[in-house]
Amino acid sequence: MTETFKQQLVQRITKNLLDIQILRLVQTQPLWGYNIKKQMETKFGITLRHGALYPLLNMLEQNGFLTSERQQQQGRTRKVYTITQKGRQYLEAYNAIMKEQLYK
Amino acid sequence: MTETFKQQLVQRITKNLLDIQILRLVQTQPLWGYNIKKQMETKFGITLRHGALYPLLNMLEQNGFLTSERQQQQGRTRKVYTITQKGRQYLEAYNAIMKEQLYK
DNA sequence: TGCGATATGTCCGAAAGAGGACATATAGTA
DNA sequence: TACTATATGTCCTCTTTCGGACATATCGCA
Repeated sequence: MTETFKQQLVQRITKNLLDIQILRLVQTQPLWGYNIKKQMETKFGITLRHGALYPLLNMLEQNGFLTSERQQQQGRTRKVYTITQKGRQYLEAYNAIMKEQLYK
Repeated sequence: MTETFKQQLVQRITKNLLDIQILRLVQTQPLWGYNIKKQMETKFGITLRHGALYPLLNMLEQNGFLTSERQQQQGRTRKVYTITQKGRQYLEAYNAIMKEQLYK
């Protein structure tokens, strides 16, 4: 039962706090949209619509949480995102809340 | 900056995971809707619409996360909610995710 | 050459959610 | 007696979000 709840909750959190989950992934290493989508599927079993993901990534860059750089990879263009200082601060705030939720 | 982010995030989390924050409050002691509303204001600085809160509480009871009992208090009727086993399991699942978010 | 995978983007109708009004009842206080 | 606080509930409109389609381009493989 708790396992089912967990999977349910992971989906809710990913849906509602998707920007944070993206920042968490990009924090470890620079990533591009398609890769993020694939990692979400393999790591969390969650299918992201690319029609939702790409506009969100652009928004996160516009708001200064990410920066991007276009890279050519075998003819295909990747838009590789790196987390900014502001993005890291946002994650720090998130982690602080997580701690409070656990130990208060 | 991080402080502003934190307040922003608390509001987002409360909005999107309101049922969980309610379960967290009721877990410590049985509570009624109006009291939950007041505690959210004083503890987290968040104003809940009662037009959103009461239907949610009824939904949580319907789905077996809470049980309620009507109590008379100086002529006024309070609907006091208690968390169920299922409600506790849901919170356990939530806490498990919080831990993973912090330490993975 | 046609298909699936990689890669990024927009757009629109439907469904869900938010905000605020309407509704009712009691207690206490000015 | 009128107003504020306590207490719970519904309803309707507006806004936001969601799911899926449309769009384009390259690469590798059968």
